[in-house]
Amino acid sequence: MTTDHNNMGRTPTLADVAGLAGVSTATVSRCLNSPDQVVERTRKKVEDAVLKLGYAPNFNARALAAKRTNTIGAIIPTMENAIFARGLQSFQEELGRSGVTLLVASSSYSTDLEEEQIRTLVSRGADGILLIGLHRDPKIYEFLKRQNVPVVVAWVFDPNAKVPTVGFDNFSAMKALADRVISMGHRRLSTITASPQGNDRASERLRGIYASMMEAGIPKTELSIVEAEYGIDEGGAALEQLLRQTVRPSVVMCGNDVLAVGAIAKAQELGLSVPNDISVTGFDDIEIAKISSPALTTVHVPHRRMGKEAAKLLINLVNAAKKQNSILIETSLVVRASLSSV
Amino acid sequence: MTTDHNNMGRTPTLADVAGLAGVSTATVSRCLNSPDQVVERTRKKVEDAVLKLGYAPNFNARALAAKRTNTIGAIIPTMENAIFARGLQSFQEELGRSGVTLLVASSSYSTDLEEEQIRTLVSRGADGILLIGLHRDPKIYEFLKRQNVPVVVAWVFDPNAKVPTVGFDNFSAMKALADRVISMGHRRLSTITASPQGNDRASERLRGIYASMMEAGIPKTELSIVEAEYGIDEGGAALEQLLRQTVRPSVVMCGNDVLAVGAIAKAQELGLSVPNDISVTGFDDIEIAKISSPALTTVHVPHRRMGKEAAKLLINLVNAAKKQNSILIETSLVVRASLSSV
DNA sequence: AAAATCAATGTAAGCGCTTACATGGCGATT
DNA sequence: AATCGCCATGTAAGCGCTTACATTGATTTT
Repeated sequence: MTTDHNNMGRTPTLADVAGLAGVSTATVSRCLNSPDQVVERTRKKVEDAVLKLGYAPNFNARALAAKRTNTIGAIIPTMENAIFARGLQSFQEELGRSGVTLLVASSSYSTDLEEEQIRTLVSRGADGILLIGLHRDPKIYEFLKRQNVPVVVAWVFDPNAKVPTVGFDNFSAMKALADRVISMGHRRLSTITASPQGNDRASERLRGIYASMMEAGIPKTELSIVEAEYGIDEGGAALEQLLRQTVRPSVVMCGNDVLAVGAIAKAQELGLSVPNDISVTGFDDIEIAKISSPALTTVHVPHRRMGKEAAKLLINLVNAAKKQNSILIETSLVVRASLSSV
Repeated sequence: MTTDHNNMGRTPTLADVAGLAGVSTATVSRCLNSPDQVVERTRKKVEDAVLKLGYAPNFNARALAAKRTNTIGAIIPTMENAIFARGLQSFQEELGRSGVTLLVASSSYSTDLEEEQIRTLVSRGADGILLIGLHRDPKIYEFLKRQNVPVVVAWVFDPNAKVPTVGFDNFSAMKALADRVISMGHRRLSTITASPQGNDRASERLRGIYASMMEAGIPKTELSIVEAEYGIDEGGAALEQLLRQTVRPSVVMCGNDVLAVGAIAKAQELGLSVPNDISVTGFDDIEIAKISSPALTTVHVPHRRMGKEAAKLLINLVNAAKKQNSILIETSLVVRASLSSV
């Protein structure tokens, strides 16, 4: 017995397969990666050996040798937010079509954690990375460039950014909604938003509201702002906080549909009628917006399409390595019963 | 110039850092992994070199050499289902406390895809794996055992399974709900469920309903079953299908809260009153259950706790490598307005 | 003062794979 | 029949790290 191919204790390696099949490691490797280079009879022997040993290739060794992982990483703020989950789902589906695996990490909206996760993904040899929102330390972009890892940023659109973006114009989308709200006579405005710090989606949307107010000649002070985390209960709590202020706003514009639904529920619980006593708007247009009672006025965002486009873009970037243009995803206003004239 | 530590083109390696710092690669490695073994002055030199070069360790090389990844994998059916997202979130948080990274994949409820993902995770050197539900080809469990990768199964509880489980008793939980429904006079039952094929949560719950009916002397035929995917709209469509049948059921028991909310909305849209014309129940008790109108009768499942316990169990398994016992997570009935006596 | 001990660092052998290059065998070409 | 070319396979050099073991110099022990 010249070669040792028992599998005592150890998990089988490619060399074990080669031994059992009576071929070289190179041939086994070829069977796995480019089977057409190997003649039928040999391939069969190798496949039998693989099955018999229950062999599974060691990805780390492969990545080390081949310098390619066929893996793309994504970092989202949280998995609990349906829109990210949804966008990511189609992102993954599109990647799958190209035989690319997705690695997901969530940063809990912490820039430090995100930075750490980016380093982790790069360490793991991600061929490309999807990030949400542009706002982060420029050093990170430098690091990524130095490491030669292409990046796509989603959920925002900015053709002038240093990296390609796939998303919508948060400023304009929110401004359009605010324009509508104001055109319906609302003057005492309020918003429940995620903390705009380090979150360019949130800050852009806030800017959108202010811009609309300015055009209508409404002073900035007429907008009350409450920050809230993501969640139905959080939306309700934020609404209570808003109502504790002296002047009750006539409308509350929420950063997303989930907050909005929570605000509506809390308002009703407090004996207020929506939209008669107070109007409420959301953002995203997830299913819950339709079945809320009253149904939610919101901004429709095609998350699935965004995920898909981001995947295509990133794959192009990884394969072609040449610059790609940002892609604008159009949003639209969806006016439903939760918003009424004042 | 004896050592070469320019960074032209290539991404910097540990050897580059060693060159720049004027130490051996072993010392650099120690600085990174067990800094207390290195004297202050040397460490400083190395850290400077790391910063200057923008060095990031190659995870794959590290895993290959160290035979350990500090990574745990999880495969969930879909990220779009809030309960998995939520359970996974606390799973991840708990892992983080032990310095372990989480790798997530989603199988879209396909057993084939899941099998592939399991192989991928093993290939990547996951130190342990979290799976949802017990039902899968025994070969997979064999494979995992052979590869020496510990597994924990969540969302079900079965102390007799070959692998430790962390979850609740789907049969009993659903039976308790059905008992209550039947005790309130319902006889013409119906359910909207995920396909029970290859999904032991769904099939166990179905069994629970049947068991309750049997005890009450209600023939099996009194239960109409409609299968539906996850989603509000899907719940609505399933309800329509249910109503097309000759005898209208007095209650529809849904596999989860999302389906239930969809069913309620559709019923109301069709001019039926819930619960006067038809009662509806859910499962999971996510926030939406509370704010639904009418509020949803459902089964409360502590998903967060489940995720956390699963993480602890898996970490123990990875570190101690000795058998661990399954953990039972208790559920409870939450009766709200969507269920009334007949 | 020589010997023993110890902490800090260096040396070098892999980890399991891929792949450029070398080799050998066989049919086609002349 | 000698030559060429090509295809299937083998040989072996890394990929970037970790770590057992060896080495060094300083400190303590006798």
